[in-house]
Amino acid sequence: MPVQSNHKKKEAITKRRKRQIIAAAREVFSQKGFSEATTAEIAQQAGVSEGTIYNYFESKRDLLVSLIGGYALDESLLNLFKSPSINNIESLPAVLEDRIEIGFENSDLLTLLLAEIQRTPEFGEQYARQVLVPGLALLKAYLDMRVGNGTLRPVDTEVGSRIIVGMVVGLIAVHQIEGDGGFLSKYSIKDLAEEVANILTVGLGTKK
Amino acid sequence: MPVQSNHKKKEAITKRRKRQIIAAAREVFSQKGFSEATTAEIAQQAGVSEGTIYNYFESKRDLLVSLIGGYALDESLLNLFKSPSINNIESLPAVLEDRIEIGFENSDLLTLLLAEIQRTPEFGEQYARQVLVPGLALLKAYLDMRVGNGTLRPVDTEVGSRIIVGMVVGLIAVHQIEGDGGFLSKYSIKDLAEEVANILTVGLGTKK
Amino acid sequence: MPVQSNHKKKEAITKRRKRQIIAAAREVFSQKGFSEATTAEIAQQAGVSEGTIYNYFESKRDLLVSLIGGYALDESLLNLFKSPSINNIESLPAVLEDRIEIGFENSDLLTLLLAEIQRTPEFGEQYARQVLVPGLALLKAYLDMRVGNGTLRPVDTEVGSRIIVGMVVGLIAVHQIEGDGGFLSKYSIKDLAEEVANILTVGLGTKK
Amino acid sequence: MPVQSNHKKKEAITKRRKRQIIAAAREVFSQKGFSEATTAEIAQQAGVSEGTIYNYFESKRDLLVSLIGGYALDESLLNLFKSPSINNIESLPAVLEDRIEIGFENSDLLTLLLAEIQRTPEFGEQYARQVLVPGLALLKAYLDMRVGNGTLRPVDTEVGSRIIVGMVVGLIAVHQIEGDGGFLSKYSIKDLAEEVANILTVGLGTKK
DNA sequence: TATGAATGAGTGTTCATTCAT
DNA sequence: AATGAATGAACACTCATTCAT
Repeated sequence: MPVQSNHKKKEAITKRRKRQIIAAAREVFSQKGFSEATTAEIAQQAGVSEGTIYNYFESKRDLLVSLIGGYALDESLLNLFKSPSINNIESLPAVLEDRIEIGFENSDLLTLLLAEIQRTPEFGEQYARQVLVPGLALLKAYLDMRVGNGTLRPVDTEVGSRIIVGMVVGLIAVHQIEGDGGFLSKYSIKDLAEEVANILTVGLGTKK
Repeated sequence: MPVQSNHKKKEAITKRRKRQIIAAAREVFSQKGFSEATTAEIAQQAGVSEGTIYNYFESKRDLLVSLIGGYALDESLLNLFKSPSINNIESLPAVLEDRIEIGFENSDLLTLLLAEIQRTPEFGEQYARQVLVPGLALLKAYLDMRVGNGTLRPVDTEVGSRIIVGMVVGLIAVHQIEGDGGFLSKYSIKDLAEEVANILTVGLGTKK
Repeated sequence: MPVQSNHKKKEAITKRRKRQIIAAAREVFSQKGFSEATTAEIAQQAGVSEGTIYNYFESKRDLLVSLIGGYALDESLLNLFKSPSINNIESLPAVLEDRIEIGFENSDLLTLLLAEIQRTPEFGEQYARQVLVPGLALLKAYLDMRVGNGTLRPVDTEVGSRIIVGMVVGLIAVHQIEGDGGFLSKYSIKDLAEEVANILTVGLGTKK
Repeated sequence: MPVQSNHKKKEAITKRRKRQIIAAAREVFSQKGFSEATTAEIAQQAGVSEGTIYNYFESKRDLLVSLIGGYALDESLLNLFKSPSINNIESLPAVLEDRIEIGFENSDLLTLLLAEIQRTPEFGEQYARQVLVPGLALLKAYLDMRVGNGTLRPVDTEVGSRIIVGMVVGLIAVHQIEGDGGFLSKYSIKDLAEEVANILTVGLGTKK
């Protein structure tokens, strides 16, 4: 049995454990918020003991940092902005539909993020650097491309990309405030995306 | 000196004290979030003792409820949606400018609200009922009016109003994530509102 | 108008107020115990403000001391031992009936007393000196008299008096433990006194 | 090493810890009463930290309930009534001596019990059901037996048993009020029991 | 490496006491 | 003299973190 393999296996196990704990933390943090969440609950959710958490993370806060910094985001919210499909020439509704769907599914994480950014501005910087700005860049590239081929007006795509992302984020927020009984719940994601895309492309105004 | 005056004066003092404490709570809650905030800090910020808080509010949570339910909102976030000026025939940029400005100024409270709604859905219902839905109705009325006089296309104004509000809220969120050094900070509120209004009215698409 | 009268009147008012507050304190203390009782509740029960209590008593504890030391006891528990009627040549049942009745009526105060004596032995000493010992002396005198005239056996009346008092106190305690649904509740005070007196005079044993 | 042994050992440790804390609580509660006692003091007395108490008991009150409901009573006050020796044909003085001795040794607990019963009648019901009534039944059985074999008069043994228990409890109360310098302290338990038994059997009255 | 009992600092809340009116 | 708002010390309870097994 090679020694390295043993080492690698160990590393792999460590990584899996970390993921397992972070997944549990994400669940609990996004439901209760950082400070209302208890390590006991995270441990239970992860199926490990409280002590084990501290074998993999320095502190509860470190767990939050790791959570926001990477693991969980890689697989969900990150895609809110950074979708591979964005490189294809897609119709705007399809792009929006993806983003709205992902956003709605991860609204709890988004709120957690917003709340914690307010308390720890570094989180915002980190998140902006790692996720938001690259995501916006991709969206901007998409818009630039469509402006280039003449299917969009020559607007400020820097603002435009932020408006699109903001709109998605904002709809999520409104949805969250109104609750499951609210107006937006009556719409299917698809229809909502279409309506938004329609307004975005054609505008509210009457064509002169 | 009339007797009633005494009673009224007392009542007035009580009201002022409540406001004073709520103002302090708003400050602390929105900086640290509800559970990280301590009553000691709120008391200090309000310039009273901890015990005094409990002469006016049943619990820390009651303080939050009062904060969200009324006082503070009346004077700030409420106006995000419920502006009297909306009844006038105004240009969309002017309407948006107001809303964006108010929203940016109160972004901390908005985040607090979103975070707490997630933990206490009743807050969302209460806020939706008291503030959001009436606000959306006003906005919808404005849109309906403009659709009526032919200055806007006949879009679904129910969705439209939510898109506008969502856009404002979303831009606040993006701004918050990017921080004060972010792209949106470079724009004046006025210019931002104009750009948004422009996109909203004319749309991103090329006129055929 | 004589000055002294004014002074006296003032003194009388003071005394009445004190009594009023002590009566309220007795009510609340005996229901909740000293430390669970709040000055707010005592004030409300007395129909005065909290501040007023402190115009008449130095502290909550002082109120307890005053309560135990005198006022309230004069009119109730004191009589458990110190009855004027004891000087008459009465039948034992009649004497016991009085004592049992008074004791049952004031069982809450007795418990308060016992509980507080444990924490503040001086209370015990004070109470013993002022109430119990004189009371026992009277009872002993009564027993001595009956021993003297041959209607009782020549027992140790020092112990005998304590046994009688103890029996009454103990029956109160048992009654309190068993609650209102307990066995002793089914007995009338009169019948209970008779039974006790019967056992006390004749004894449980068979006459040889 | 068997696995079960490990589990059992843990359980044993838990039980010991509970006992240790309850013993400390008994000490502190009976000295200061329930509400004046602090968890800090109980923890110190038990030689553990405050937090540890809450690993074994839900609340301070739960600690009191556990104390009254079981552990401590099993080994002390319970025996005030429920002695195995009572089944033997013993002389009344011997029976009384046991009871008086146990009672005097646990007078602090008795007072605690009486005080808390007043505030929490369920305690009384629980105690009556679990301890007092069975104890009285045993005593009654003993009296019935002696009535049956003609060594006692045919009195109401239901009342009689309560009178005996009451007498013991009452003597404890009188002793507690008079303090260690009081009259009863001069008597040995043995002599006191004899005197009481004497009065109980023969009565105070002159044999006609 | 995993555990979970032990820890003790920290916090919301109560309430006796004070004092300006 | 009477009030009751203000105070702040005190306390029950929680929970992140440690460490012996």
